[in-house]
Amino acid sequence: MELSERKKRILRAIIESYIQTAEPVGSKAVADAMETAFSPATVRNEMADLEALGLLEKPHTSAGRIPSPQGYRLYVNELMEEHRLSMQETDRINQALHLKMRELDRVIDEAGRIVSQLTNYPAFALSAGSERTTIRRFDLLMVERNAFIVVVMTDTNVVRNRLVRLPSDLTEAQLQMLNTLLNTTFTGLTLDEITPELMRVAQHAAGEAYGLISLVVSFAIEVLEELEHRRVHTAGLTHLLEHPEYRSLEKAQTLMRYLSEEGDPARFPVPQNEPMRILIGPENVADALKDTSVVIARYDIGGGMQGVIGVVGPTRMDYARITARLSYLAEGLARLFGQGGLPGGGPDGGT
Amino acid sequence: MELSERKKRILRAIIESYIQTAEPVGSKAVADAMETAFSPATVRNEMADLEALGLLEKPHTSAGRIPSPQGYRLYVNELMEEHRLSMQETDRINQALHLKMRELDRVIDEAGRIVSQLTNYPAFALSAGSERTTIRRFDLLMVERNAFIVVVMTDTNVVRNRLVRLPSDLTEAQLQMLNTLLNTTFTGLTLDEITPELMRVAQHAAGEAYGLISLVVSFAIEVLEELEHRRVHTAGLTHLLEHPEYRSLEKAQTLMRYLSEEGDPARFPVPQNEPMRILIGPENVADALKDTSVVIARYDIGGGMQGVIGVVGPTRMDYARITARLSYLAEGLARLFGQGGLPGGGPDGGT
DNA sequence: CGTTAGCACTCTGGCGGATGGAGTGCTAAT
DNA sequence: ATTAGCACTCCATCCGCCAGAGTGCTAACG
Repeated sequence: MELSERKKRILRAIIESYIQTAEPVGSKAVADAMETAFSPATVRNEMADLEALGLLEKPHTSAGRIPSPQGYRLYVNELMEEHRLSMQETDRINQALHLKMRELDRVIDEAGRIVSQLTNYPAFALSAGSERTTIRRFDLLMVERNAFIVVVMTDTNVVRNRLVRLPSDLTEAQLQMLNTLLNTTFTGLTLDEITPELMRVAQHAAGEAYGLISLVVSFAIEVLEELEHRRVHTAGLTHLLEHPEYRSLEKAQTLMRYLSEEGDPARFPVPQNEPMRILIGPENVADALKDTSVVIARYDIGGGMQGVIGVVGPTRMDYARITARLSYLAEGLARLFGQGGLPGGGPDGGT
Repeated sequence: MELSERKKRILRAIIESYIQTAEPVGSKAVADAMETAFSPATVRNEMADLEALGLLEKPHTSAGRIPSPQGYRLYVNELMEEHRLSMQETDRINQALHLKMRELDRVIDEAGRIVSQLTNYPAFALSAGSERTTIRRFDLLMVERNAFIVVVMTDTNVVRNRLVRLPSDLTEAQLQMLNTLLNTTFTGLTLDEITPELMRVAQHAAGEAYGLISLVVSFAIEVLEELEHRRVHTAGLTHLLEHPEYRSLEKAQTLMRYLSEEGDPARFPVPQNEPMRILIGPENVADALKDTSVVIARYDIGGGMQGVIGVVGPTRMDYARITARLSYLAEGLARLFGQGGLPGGGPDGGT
């Protein structure tokens, strides 16, 4: 069914007031707030209707109304106006994005922190794991007679390195040999294609440098494992305490614990069709989030990989502001990492 | 002045009870808890003395006593017994240390998390910044015609890399030339010795590849800056809420904010003479920590660098347990990073 | 018929006073 | 030197009360 224009305006006024104050709003307040004046009594009638429709709730007989989850849902879907970002805010985001650290993990971490600062809610960010990654090339760099650097680059253009020290000395020629051996044997393989047999064969071929093979390959394996591993970064948990709905300590504590515990990143579902998804209260699967809202934005990195950032807060959260900031940041991240997939300055997993 | 043996035992009993329960302890409780029986009245007399000495306090006329900061100080200095770690705990720490990620920053981060889990208090960890670091060598690795990897190694054996993509193509010979140019010009220089003039000279020498010089050098600068930058990692803030002294929300909030805000790492002073330092309540400089205790452990990495990990909690914290865990972990970290400075498997800043 | 004023009703949150319990300090006895 | 006894103090809790805010209903109004 379709709501009357007036009902919509009243609902919107109620929700926006409640978002600001976190207090139930009464008929008088609504009547005052609206441009076209109606008496509180009229508003009361409308509010009774809205309650009957399940869009509003009463905490008790004689308090004002508060929006129900469905009320928020309607608000988000139809009533909410896109929020404009101020120059200051865009500047802040841009600046943060162009921060010198361009490492994947740190940027993700940092992104979470920025969202959190910008929205005053706790934020989370997932690194996007990719399962079918392979090593594209190995490089071994001699540093001293008994030390060299392994540089490994994946097909997703992530570059990692490690310094290896040896008990015994090594010649440049040996290193060279090792290098080509690694590049012919272990490139283009996914994690589970690197079998113990393969290792044995390679070790055999390596002659007296056989021990080094396992050193280098196990490093490569570490890298692949790390890239496969998705991790949840959370930031700004403290903001939770600023909101009256978490003054009860208990609530704050359970939610904080839920957010900060390492866990299945899948509990924050990646929005599939649209770039952004809003989960209001009971729409969340996890019990700990049942009276909490989550806003999740997806950003596409090159190579079919996706990243996710999001915000967690009370159902009474300022959806308009948050979605604006989040989508802007997501775009920025996509641009930063992606830049169209492979070309130009792309994802360097470096350092 | 020296306390009588009995006074010491009473003080200790009070402190340990208070550490457990967070409630003022009365004469009866103390009398019951002590092996050698005394009547509550006797204990009361002693307690009055201890209060006169400034070691105990009364929240109000008719509550039990609670330890004063000086009381804790005495306890920490003289009364406290070293706590033994259980096998489980050492295992847990060892396991965490041998975790595959051996990157400096991550290990530090992880270390904080472990301390926090182990102690149930918020923990912090500082990365040890070193100011006089220089680049020891550059390596440029050709990946494609228009892309190469820069690998940079510092004199502290940290290795970093970045993938660079170019708008135009590049020959192997050019890269070679660039490589030697970089190694002759920019190695062995600290951050402020890399002057714009030097850059200009090098760019001139580079001929048509002049643009690449600044690309690579600015990366090197980033690396040096990053190593100079000390950062505070905090973990387990949530644990604060578990302790009754932070049920007042306000306290919790200010402290949490203080801990989570990026700030001068100097606010956690590095213990100089001894490996561990305990700051009790008012002994802290920062106002936000005035009724909070901080336990800080230092661990020495090779090359004169030091790391710091620590724990923050109410003055009533379990110093014995915490110091035990912290010092064990600090030793582990020292071993992990240091291993005597340069030799064998040493610090790889890598990946 | 939609809108509004008026009014009785309900529920909460805050305030004040009374009560009981816990613990102290003092005194006197052992 | 230690202890039992006792009067005293202070806090935490509970209870009842009241004001305020907001509702829903009814009746009047345009």
